[in-house]
Amino acid sequence: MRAYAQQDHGHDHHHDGADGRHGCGRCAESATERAERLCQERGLQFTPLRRDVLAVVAAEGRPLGAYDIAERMSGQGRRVAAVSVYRALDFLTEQGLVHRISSRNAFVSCEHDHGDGASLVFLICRSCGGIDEMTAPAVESALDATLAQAGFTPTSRILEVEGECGSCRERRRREG
Amino acid sequence: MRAYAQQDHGHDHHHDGADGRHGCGRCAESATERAERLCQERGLQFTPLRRDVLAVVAAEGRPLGAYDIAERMSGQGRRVAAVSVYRALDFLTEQGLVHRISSRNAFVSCEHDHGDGASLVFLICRSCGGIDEMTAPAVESALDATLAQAGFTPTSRILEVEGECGSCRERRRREG
DNA sequence: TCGGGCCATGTTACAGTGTATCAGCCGCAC
DNA sequence: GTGCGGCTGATACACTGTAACATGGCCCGA
Ligand SMILES: [Zn+2]
Ligand SMILES: [Zn+2]
Ligand SMILES: [Zn+2]
Ligand SMILES: [Zn+2]
Repeated sequence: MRAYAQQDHGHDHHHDGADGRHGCGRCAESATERAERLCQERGLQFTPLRRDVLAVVAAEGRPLGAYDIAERMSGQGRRVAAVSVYRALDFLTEQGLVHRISSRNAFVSCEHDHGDGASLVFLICRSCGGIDEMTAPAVESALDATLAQAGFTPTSRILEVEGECGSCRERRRREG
Repeated sequence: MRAYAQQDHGHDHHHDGADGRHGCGRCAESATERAERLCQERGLQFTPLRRDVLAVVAAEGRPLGAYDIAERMSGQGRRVAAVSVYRALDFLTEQGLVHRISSRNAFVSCEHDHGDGASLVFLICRSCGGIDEMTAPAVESALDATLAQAGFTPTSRILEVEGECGSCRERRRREG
């Protein structure tokens, strides 16, 4: 996993899982810190609820259902209803901080800078449940050409691939 | 719409909607007739329930939810539960007679002959709700190359595009 | 012929996913 | 202050999908 193909500043983003931080100096910024900065730049409110939802999703590193998120956020006298999570997810999705995975009815955090139009490919591992996203310009151009030929004007694209990620394949090979 | 790119016998399949028949002589066969033939060839049961579910979906020509199908099949003393529809849809999907549209939680009939491995692109029109499927070899090869480079072994692919189909675009252009 | 396995279906209950609606709160502009 | 818009809480509900169990038909071996 972790094979993002289009970098903002020229190196792979090896997100290191639960800590929610990148491994390099330039972007030594947690997912929530980055989100707060972006919302400030856009004049939007990065409320505690939205921050916590994003933190939970970012810490998980794999697709998480809205009810799972609510459950993780509840406890110790706090009870977060799923409907609140959905509203926060709507916001985060619109801001590009979270992606929805249609085939899983789940959400995954995103720390990349890709515009609205970018067509992303999601790689979902059946073995470890991990997910990775990548931009694939060759796929995108081939798809756009095909759509144009069919007279179809696209507004959004969903590309989700299930299979086995490199790590799991390697591990399975070693362990037989 | 109706821009299927890989024909079984060399011409576009302009499915003519509710009658469920193709427009040419060679394949003057309804969706249910074809399904019955295929099931017979494969030694499987094409039961009345499965036939009716397929007929409903084929007649609609656009993605239909399981509960919608159940509703259309009920009435006049007959009551079809959604769970029965789901079981029939499982069968039809496995046999390639129906496709599931992840982004809509809906199902659409298919009268094409594409193997299991084919990665299909679904074109869903936001305006008329119609759907079309096509094989796009260029997209498929570009995607496979990208996946191979990422060390990912795919088992299934989902490609669903939302937008405006050619007919709707043309109509909108004419009517302003 | 009888029994048993297999398959398809019916039926009920339930889990999971997502939305509608109303109410309260808060910050801000007028 | 008063209103207005955005955020959240809370309840109810609609929609989607599955588990579990029972029934009936069919084939097949005992
Ligand atoms: Zn992203
Ligand atoms: Zn894996
Ligand atoms: Zn098809
Ligand atoms: Zn259309």
